[in-house]
Amino acid sequence: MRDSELPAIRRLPLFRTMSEENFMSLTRAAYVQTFPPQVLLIEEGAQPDFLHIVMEGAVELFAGWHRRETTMAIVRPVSTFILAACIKDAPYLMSARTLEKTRIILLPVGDLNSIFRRDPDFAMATVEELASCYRRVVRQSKDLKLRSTRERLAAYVLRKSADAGGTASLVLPVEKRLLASFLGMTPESLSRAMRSLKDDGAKIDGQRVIITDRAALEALARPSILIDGPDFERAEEPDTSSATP
Amino acid sequence: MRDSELPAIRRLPLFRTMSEENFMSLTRAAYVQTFPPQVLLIEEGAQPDFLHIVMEGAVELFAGWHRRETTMAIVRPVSTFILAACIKDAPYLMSARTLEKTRIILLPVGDLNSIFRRDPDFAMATVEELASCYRRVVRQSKDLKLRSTRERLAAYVLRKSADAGGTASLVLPVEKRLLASFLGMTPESLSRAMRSLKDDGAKIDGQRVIITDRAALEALARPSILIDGPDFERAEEPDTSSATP
DNA sequence: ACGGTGATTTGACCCAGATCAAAACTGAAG
DNA sequence: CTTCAGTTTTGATCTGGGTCAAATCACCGT
Repeated sequence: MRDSELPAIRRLPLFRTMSEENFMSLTRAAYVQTFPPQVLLIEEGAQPDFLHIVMEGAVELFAGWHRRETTMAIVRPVSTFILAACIKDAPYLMSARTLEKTRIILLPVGDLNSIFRRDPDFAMATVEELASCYRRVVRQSKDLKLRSTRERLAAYVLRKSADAGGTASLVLPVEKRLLASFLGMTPESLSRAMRSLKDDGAKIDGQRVIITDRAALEALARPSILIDGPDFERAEEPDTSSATP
Repeated sequence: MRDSELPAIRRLPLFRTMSEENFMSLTRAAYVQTFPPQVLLIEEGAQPDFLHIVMEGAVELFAGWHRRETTMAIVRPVSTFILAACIKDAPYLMSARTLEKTRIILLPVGDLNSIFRRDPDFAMATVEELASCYRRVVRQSKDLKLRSTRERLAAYVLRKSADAGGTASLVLPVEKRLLASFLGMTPESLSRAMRSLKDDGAKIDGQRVIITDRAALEALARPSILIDGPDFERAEEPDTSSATP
């Protein structure tokens, strides 16, 4: 592994708080590999062997059932994936494949679990991480069950815009085919929904989306902090101003 | 709290492994309340105050968005809910209401977190619990995205049958209106889907479902361990028989 | 038993989104 | 530059489920 990569990993919430000693021993045991696009990294149903960390590129998490397939998440650097399966030592519920040339760090579950068992700070970080993962999926479920396809797409565009710092113009980070699957619709529906957003404040040009009327788009998407994030919410700071009951 | 309830709580995976001392101090700080049906226990967006444990009755977890509402889960005794929000001290993503007369134990988040921070066994159990919750929601998402309403209903019936020990006859544990919402369909659709299952090996009579042809029902639902559970999967036992490659 | 309220079912209709088919575009390999 | 394969768009059509409305049904409390 490149030493230059260690700080980026260390900065992840999952590893930030653990002891230096344990961090070193964990990363010393790690494997690193670079994969071309479209490589199957993980097959659902298999037993976990490594906690994966994406350093460069992108990974699709997807699930299949009887000829059908759906995209569950897209993982970009720097983040870990399939932590829950590793912790439970239970079969993967999702498959994973590279979308681009992708550099992955593999931490053997054995090392992970043994350190996890003796480093309380790491255990604590794991709890935080799993709680975040859980809440992310709950949000996705709500998005899926409560919004129509157009509303879902509009909300997605607003989220990405927010991620990019609130810019009006943004580039879709993935193929539309994938985005459609992630959003729970067909590519055809996505294409049409996207075009139909012109009347609601967003137009598309290739991979670029331009928000022409944020108010209108928000009127459609009705973004909610309880669905659309942000992912890392915290309790409100205590109000330091004078009492306002 | 009734002392007779303590063993049932203690038996929960979340509390089974913690020290007796911490368990006692946690439960000594607890409140107990019995609520009539249809009482709102938790409102989404609020800050967590207590970890809830259902001792008797049933609780619906649901989420709303702009006039729409959907059932996310139904919690039955003895189990905890909204652990993730408590751990992260982040706003509830779901609301909760009683469905029946329900007895709830409330553990103040303060006590929970302080014990959680000094009892490694409890921290470990929390990790397991959160990983389970996460995997449950991932399964639900897959169910929702990959199956049609009829398939989803068929799979639900098979799951409930399995829960009941594989019996052919079972009683729906909740109102159909709720079940419909949980399964992501309207009551009308549920009603029709249910009747249409007659051709696929299941018939309904009031709240009772009778599986008349399990093979046919399975052909429709195509149950998968990666969607339909069981919830508490474990790694395979090593095969002790002679090698069969 | 009687009314009343909400759950469930049934029927008629509709529509969002899927499917099927084909054209237009895009990009990588030679 | 051309070819080829995959993606995206467009058009036409279909249909799974939703919506609306009304009839039953089931379970209350009186």
